[in-house]
Amino acid sequence: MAIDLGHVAEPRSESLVEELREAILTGRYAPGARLVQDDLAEAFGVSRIPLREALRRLEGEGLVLISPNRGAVVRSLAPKDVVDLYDLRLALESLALRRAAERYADLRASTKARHAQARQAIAARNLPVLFRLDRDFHADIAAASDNGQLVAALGALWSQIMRMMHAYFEAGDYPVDTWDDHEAIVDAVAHGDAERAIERLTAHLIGSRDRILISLRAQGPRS
Amino acid sequence: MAIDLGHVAEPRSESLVEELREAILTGRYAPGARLVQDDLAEAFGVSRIPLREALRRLEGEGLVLISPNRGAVVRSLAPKDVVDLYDLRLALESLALRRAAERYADLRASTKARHAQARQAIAARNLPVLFRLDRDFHADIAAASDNGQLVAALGALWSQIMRMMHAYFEAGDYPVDTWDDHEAIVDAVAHGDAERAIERLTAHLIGSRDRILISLRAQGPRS
DNA sequence: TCGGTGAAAATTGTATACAATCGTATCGCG
DNA sequence: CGCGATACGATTGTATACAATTTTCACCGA
Repeated sequence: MAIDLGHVAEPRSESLVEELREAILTGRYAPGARLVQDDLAEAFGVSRIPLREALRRLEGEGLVLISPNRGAVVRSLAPKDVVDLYDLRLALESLALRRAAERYADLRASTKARHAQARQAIAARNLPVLFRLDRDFHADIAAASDNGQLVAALGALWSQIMRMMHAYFEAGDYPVDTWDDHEAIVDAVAHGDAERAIERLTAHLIGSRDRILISLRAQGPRS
Repeated sequence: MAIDLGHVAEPRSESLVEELREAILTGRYAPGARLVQDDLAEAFGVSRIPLREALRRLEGEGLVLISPNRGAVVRSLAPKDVVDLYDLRLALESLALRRAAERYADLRASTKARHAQARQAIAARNLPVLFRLDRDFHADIAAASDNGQLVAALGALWSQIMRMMHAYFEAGDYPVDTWDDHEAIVDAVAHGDAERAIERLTAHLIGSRDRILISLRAQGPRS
């Protein structure tokens, strides 16, 4: 939680985006729930103007759906959305790996460091930290592609991905071999072996996707 | 359940987005130009509130850049951005073609119809219509993938692509073999031959990209 | 009881007004 | 003459207020 420490030059609507996104990701506002502007404005202690802009941003990220004169609702996650999203994610991250491998980008050090942190987080059952480490790892891969457009596209996808992780890992458990996969991927990239990296990534993502699908199906479909 | 998706009254901010986008694409607001809210609001005959939301949308599309307390500027297109964007676009449209080919999607009829319209537009030197036809064609391919996330991602890319086309075709001329490529692509898709479709798309996009790069370099670099 | 009708309540969309912040020219000082 | 502090203007950020639209629900007639 960001408590106002001193004077930040950041507009209120910026921090609002993060607070609202966090609230949606953690399920405080469930899929399908109506997001009434007056209520949210009061809940976050702001007027509706910055709140509307925050909602527009989240709409762009695909987290909420805004209908004219009818308001915003939290977008729900159908199993098909999960499949589609992972299909897209695999294509984007494969491209990132290919470009990173061409440059022999070496992410082994930072990955190893994160792996260590992840072990601690797993032991402490600290899911939020695990999610953040995961996201940071994949953000590093995107950055290593040296393609700004790709970084932006993957960034936009990531809030949806985070949402799926939250949706799944509330019920299940964190797969322990995640970071072994990560290390294998960056290893292949460092050796310039894009194909091997992509192969490992594919297996990694498909495994992750299927776990989410099973969990979603078990929790039952929501409107 | 409300299934009505009929014509709802469109808020002013929605049409504003399109008007502003059009103005930027056509170069009425040049790259790097400051977008002062008061001026734009008066120019479009609205208050600043809907205008701000429109700017936020365009920021999400990557057309403008908003700095806190410093306002919005039209994003400029560096040659590297062109390369990055086409790299990303190729990856996304390749995925779309692959999925469309798996389904044996048949876009030959609508493509042939558009080809005819394009011939007329070429004869009439009507660039805006040509651009729209081009965009519609690629939008159809995206839709044929039956992947909503992919459609959204490509949709977000397309305003950038349109911008490049405008930037280039002001100085140059429309490549006449464009629609031959298009027909070859949908033909391969209809036969389920994803590889051949992707091959043709790759050649198509690389040719398009290089023409834009040459034109951009000739026009000289902008801030 | 059921379905249509219309007015009130709820909610979104927009305009006006004011506060906060940034950029710049001016003034004072070395 | 150069340089930094400062006050002013320009511009963005936000709150309050009102108009427009949608939704809800009580009412009525068949």
